[in-house]
Amino acid sequence: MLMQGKNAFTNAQPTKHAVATPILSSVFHACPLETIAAGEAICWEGDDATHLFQVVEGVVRLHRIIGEGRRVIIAFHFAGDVIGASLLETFSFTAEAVNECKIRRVSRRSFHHDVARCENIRPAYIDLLCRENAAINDQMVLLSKKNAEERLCSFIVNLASRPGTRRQNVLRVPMNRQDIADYLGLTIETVSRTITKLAARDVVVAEGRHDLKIISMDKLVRLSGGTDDFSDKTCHRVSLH
Amino acid sequence: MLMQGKNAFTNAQPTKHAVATPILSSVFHACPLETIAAGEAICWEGDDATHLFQVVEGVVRLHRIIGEGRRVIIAFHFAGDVIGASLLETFSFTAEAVNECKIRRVSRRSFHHDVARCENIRPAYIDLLCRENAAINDQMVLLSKKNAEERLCSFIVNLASRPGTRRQNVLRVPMNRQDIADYLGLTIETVSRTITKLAARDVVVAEGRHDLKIISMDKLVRLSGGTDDFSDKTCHRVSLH
DNA sequence: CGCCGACTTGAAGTCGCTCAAGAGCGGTGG
DNA sequence: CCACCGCTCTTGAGCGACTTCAAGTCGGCG
Repeated sequence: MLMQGKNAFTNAQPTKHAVATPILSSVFHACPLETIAAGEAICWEGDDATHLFQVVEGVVRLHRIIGEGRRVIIAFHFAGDVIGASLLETFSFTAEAVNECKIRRVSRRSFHHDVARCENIRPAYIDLLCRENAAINDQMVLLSKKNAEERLCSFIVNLASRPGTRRQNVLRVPMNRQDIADYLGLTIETVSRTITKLAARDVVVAEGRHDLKIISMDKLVRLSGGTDDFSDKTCHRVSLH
Repeated sequence: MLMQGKNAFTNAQPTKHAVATPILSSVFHACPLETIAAGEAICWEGDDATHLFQVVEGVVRLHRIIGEGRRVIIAFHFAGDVIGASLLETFSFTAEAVNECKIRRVSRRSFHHDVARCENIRPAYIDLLCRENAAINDQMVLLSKKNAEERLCSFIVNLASRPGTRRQNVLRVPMNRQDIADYLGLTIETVSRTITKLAARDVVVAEGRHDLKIISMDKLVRLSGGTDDFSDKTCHRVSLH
């Protein structure tokens, strides 16, 4: 089995986030720090992608609106993450601060100039693009074939694997229920109900709106249903019919 | 309104696929052509990603297996497309030929060597990564908030926008119903039923297993429900509560 | 012709959604 | 300090879209 130690918590997931960003940070370093109030937008879907941003503090959500009132959250970005790395001409999302954020911005031109010029930034940039890609793919699998419980557990495991989101057994969840719902392709009611069910089964317990006490990381991982923990090989190299 | 001309067909979508691949093709050009039989695998999920592939002819499906029997098709790749561009260490998918394919392969090492060396290949590679990213994001939105009909219409519009998939009004659909279902996050029955409904409403008519006569591209686009046609602005720059 | 796999169609079941009401929490002001 | 309000979150009941299970049909190939 996998991670059944006392504090399975510490290695919830092999850190797959933001590995290359320290190097990329150098691109942003000279830029002034901007403060974004909770709920405020950083950029708008459809606008020219003239800048890239780096989250220094806080959490940012990237979303799109389709049809009337249907919002999809593409991703959450945390301290260290770069926003807009994979864009071509226009922003394909609106970015908003989930809570108060500090960010830096660089122009796309100077960013690509740095990428072209610096031998060590380029691979970090490519690495970032690949990781972003992998993350969206995982999310796609989640949306494609997982039920509400698996989605929520995956989300929590993922969140817990980020540095600085937990104090001992208590996971800080900066986003509200609606954000989680729109990220997981569920409704707010289903998110709420599922959390309640997980509490009844001694997996996690909500403590206020923005904290989750994690009772059993083992159960969480088990309930998150495959993929993105690629440690325990099942049905590997098995073609379907 | 958008594209209501006689042959809306010709501009179904601003070609967003495989724009940079001609340049990337040079990397593969020296490699021998391999023939893959329909259904045969090209690489396996979990294996070391030692090679990249370019599809020269035919269609390839990329999939993952999660849990027991749940298959998710990540993407389809067509002539000109590169497989494995965004991988880091291991294949995150199994690639199989949908129909008989011709492919070329290069080692990851020599690929990255070329990327590092050639000034004109690097931007093409980055461009490819970004486009791949955008495509998965669209797919994520589809899986997150679209119903069966919208999914199918999006899929058909997308397919029709690829070069060489249609002869006049008849769209060639190389993949079978199960492939489509696993790509759209539906069951084979729902796909079948939805096609039948679209036929009843004079949108598309199935002609055999692998051909779709498109009656009205207008309706298709309209039914595909937002995003990926970003021409008609609605609820743009409108924050949700 | 008969068989097999892929596809279609039908009927029942289920998970998550919708609509609606109630509970908890934080802030403001009397 | 408590009353009140607004907002977020929770809980409940009914419904609907898609799934599941089970036949039935189509079409290609020996």
